[in-house]
Amino acid sequence: MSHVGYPCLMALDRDHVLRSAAALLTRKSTATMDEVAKAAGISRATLHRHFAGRDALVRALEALGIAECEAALERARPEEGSTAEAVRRLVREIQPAAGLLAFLYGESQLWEGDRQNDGWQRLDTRIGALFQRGQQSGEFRIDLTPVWLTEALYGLIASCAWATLDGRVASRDFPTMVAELLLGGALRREES
Amino acid sequence: MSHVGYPCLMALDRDHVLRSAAALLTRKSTATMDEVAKAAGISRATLHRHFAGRDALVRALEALGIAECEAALERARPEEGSTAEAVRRLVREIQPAAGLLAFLYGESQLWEGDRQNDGWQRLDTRIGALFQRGQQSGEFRIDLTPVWLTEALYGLIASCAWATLDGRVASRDFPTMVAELLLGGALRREES
DNA sequence: CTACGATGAGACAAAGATGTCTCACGTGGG
DNA sequence: CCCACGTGAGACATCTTTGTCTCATCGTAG
Repeated sequence: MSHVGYPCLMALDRDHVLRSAAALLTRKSTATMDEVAKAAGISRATLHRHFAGRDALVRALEALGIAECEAALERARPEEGSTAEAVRRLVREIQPAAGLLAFLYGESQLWEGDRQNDGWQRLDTRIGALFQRGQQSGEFRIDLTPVWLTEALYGLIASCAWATLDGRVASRDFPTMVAELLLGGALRREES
Repeated sequence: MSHVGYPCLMALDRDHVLRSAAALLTRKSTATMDEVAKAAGISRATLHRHFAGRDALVRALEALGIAECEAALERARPEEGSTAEAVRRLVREIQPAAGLLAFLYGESQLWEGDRQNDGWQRLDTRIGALFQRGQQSGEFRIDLTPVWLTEALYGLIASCAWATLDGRVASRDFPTMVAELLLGGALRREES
């Protein structure tokens, strides 16, 4: 009856399970706990030993997604250099987490409740500040609000993630497609 | 035992039920058949008399969404005038269906199966042709593929629909936010 | 070797959604 | 008037997923 401390190996496995679940749920967001377990190469019982239930699993994935976004934001150094370059760096750094983001983006469970993770608001604030910096420096237009630009960034990341999974967009083109559309739009620039 | 032809009133109600379901599922994509019925002001039994099951309901909503998109495309006259103006018209015409589109966009059930509605491909083709026309006329840049631009249009429409429901974007700004970001991007134009 | 802990397999009940059925009511037309 | 039809309410079985449990097995540290 000495179930006190955490087992030694579970901490390592947990991350692996989380990654597997992210990869599977990105492709099939309605996957069963049994399917998640099989995808991770473990049994459903062990999966439940890691995560109390499906809700806990989704919450853990949410925390992982937030953490990866924040890490990407750190690496992108949004305060440095031109804002456009900062956006390009951010998109490049966030690509590995795009699939997970796309899954979370479509998981209405996370948004309907009144108690939603503060991490999203922290991210919104920081990304919104990036766009605001671009506006204040005169680099970005001011008729599109930072809030909408942030939302559009998420949307484009999710869209491109889906398109990549379907093979409609090459994985190597992801950073260009997202960043250049967000920054420059479809219209051709007169000045080269 | 003369259950042959369609009843006289059901055809009228069916459209109303469909609209109610679209409005509800836009807000709560996991709504129960019972909730859908209540939202339409009918009983679950009657709902089942209209749509054999949840799957049939979603398929009907899909058909409705496709039809509304095609109607919007007709009204937008994508062949006329500048391509940019055509895109603006398309976004404006498609706004009333944006919520439904956002719901369908997140309904993975529609995309995972091997047998998906041809209507989407027809729409993709026509919208893709619009962007291609812009590229050929020199109006649009050529480093973003029409396929990606089409995907981005869907993504931005869905994103803005969610943002509108959450109150982060005003409904009246929808056409501007979506079209101007898609066309011009976040960067400020040098030439006024 | 031995014991402990983690695991896999499976049984089990509970919960929720769904699909089907019956029955009573009410309304409108013949 | 009366009957047919659409409807609402609800009962019912079914199915799926989930959460919990037990038990046998296996690897490994002591």
